[in-house]
Parts: sequence; structure tokens; C-alpha cells
Amino acid sequence: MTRKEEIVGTASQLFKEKGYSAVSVRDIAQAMGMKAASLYNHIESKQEILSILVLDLAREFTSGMNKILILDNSPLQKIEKVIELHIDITVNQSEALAALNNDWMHLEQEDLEDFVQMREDYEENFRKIIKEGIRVGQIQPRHPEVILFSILSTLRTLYLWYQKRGKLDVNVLKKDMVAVMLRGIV
Amino acid sequence: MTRKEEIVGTASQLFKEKGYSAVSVRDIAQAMGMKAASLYNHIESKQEILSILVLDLAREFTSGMNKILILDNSPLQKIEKVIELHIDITVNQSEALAALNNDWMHLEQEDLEDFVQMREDYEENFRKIIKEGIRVGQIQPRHPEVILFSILSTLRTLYLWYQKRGKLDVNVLKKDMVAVMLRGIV
DNA sequence: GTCTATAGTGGGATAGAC
DNA sequence: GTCTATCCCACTATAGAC
Repeated sequence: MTRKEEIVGTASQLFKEKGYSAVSVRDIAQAMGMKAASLYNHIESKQEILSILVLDLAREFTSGMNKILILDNSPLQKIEKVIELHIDITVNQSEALAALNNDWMHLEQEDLEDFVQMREDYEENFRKIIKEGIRVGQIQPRHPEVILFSILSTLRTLYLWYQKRGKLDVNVLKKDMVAVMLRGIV
Repeated sequence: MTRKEEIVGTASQLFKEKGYSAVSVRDIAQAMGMKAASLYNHIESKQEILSILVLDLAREFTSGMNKILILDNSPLQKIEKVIELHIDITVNQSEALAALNNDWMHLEQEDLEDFVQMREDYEENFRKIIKEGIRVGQIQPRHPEVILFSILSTLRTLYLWYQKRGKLDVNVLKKDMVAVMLRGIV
């Protein structure tokens, strides 16, 4: 792990707790055991840290979705794969996920545009899977937007909850979450 | 509407867009068409605005939950009531909800403790309803924590999504969301 | 690669005139 | 009740010594 990666990792933990705007470069330096000025030998700016965290992760979601789309699976199987994609990323990168969810709006213009585009594409791909599932009768004919939102909001905030509950076994989590989201609780 | 209420309302919109820490007192004043110093004739501090937004809303959730608990309803009916409570609050107070979800950690000590206590009590009451539903066989016997989290995370982020989609009719929203969350999509 | 020192900006908040 | 002027502090970032 390079010094730069250590800094990005340390920063992501602080961002998760207080948000990007409330964390100072001095806070990050202190958590690294160094002075703020020294950080600038490794990073260009505080913005760069945010950009790395958010855009790298957004690209990971995009790439994961693209792999799912070309599979020769049913819509329902694809939705299960999407749920598993989110759970895997949550388990491995919960700090960066916090930045992606809460601090993307503090990206600077160019990065912001890239991020918003990736997020829109991701949601549109998910929406198409849901609509296809309704068309072939695999999914209940309810408003696709309500289904998309219900699933995505649960998956997007899983990072808030996963760590608190003593690290459930990932496979149990996948099984139960898929069941609750697809088949309900009644 | 008093001047103070106008200020709190204006601030809540800005907090929703950028978060509490990224919004300055000067930003709030500008959005009100006045100078920052003038705000202090109506409010004590920037912190006070956050405190009003978050704690008033938390009390509303607490009071709504308490009314549901004393009803003579089945666990499943109570869960439907909780979903409706969240939807009603979302429709009427989506800006304050953003602060409650994202900026509660910037409350000062005493307010922070009150908030965390209210949130824990709320979740515990919801958990008990779910467990009772499982006990009497109205709800599938899955990990209560997974059910609690799936429903709450959807309800808590509804505010992000409700406004984008051209203000669906509230009753349609209640019907479809209850269906998706309780009976799944398959 | 890390430090001290500091530049330059913008933050929350107050004093006092009108 | 709003303004101008200002205080004091914290912020990001840079310069230059070691």
C-alpha cells in the first residue's frame, strides 16, 4: 500500500463519520500521525481524495453492471446478481460507499458530470432489467420506478447497517436480503 | 410564518442540497435576501437551526410511533401504519428529513444524545412489532434485523426520490410501496 | 518525506449606527 | 430589523529549511 493509498483510506474513514465538508486536511494529517503540509507531497488537494474515492467506486459499479448485462440470464437472475454486486462492494468498501452516497455533490464540475452520468446509466440499466422482468411475467406488474427505488435505496444504505450488526456472514446476508427484497415478508 | 421559521425553512433547503457543513450563514442570509449579521436577530446560532430541524422532526416520528403502538391492530397493520407515517412526513417535510438523515452527527452534545436516544427507541419499537408479527405467523420467519433494515432504509431515503418523479399521487405511492415492501416483487 | 512558518481566504459571530 | 464594519479563528495550500 503506497502512502497515497493510506491517506485516501484514512480520509475515507473520517469522511464516513462526519462527511467531506466537516473533515479538514489537518484532521486527516493528524489521523495519519503527520502534519497537514506533509500530505501535499502525496496528494494534490483535498478534492483529489474525494475524486479518487467516488469515481473509482462508481467505475466499479459500472463495470459490475456491464458484466451482468451480457450474461445469458433471466431478468430475475440478473436482479439477484445486482444485489450480490452491492453486497460484495459494501463488505469490501463501506467507507468509500459513504462518500459516494453522501458527498458526490462536492466533486468539482468535470468529475461531478462524470459521476452523474455513470449513476444515471446505472439506474437506467437496472430499470430496463426490471421492465423486462415485468414484460416476461417474472416480476409483478407494479410501477417499475417504485421497485427500482425500493431495491436501490436498501442496497445503497446497507453500508450504514452492515458494520453495526457484528459482521453477519456474507452468504447469510445475501440469502436473506434477496429473499426479503424479492419475495417480501408476508 | 415568523421570520425565524422562514430562516429555518430556507436553511433546510440549502442543507438538503449541500449538507449542513458546506452551507455558510452567509449562504442562508443571501437566500433570504439579507445580510448574515441580520440573521442573528432571529436565531442564536447556525447550530440552533440544525437543532430545530432535526429534533422537531425526530419528536414527530416518536409521537407517530407512540400513537401506532397503542392501536388495537395486528402487527401487519401496524407496519402499514408505520410506512404511511413515513410517507406522510416525507411529503410534507422532505428538506428537514435530509438534515435528519445526513446531518444529525453535527448536533452538539446534548441534542445529539437526545436524538440518538429517540432513534434507538424508534427502531426498538419497530423491531418489537416485527418480532410479534413473526411470533403470530403473520410475517415470514426471517432475521428481524434484515426486515427492519430493508423497510427503514427504503422509507428513510424516500425523500431523495419522491420529488424527482413528478409528485406521484400520495395514495398511489402508499399502495404500491406497501405492496412492494410487504409482498415483494416476484 | 516531513517539518515550521505563513499566505490568503472564508468561516461564525458581535458591536453599534440607522 | 437590517445594515456596515470588524473580530478572531479555522481552513486549504505553498515556500523553503532540514
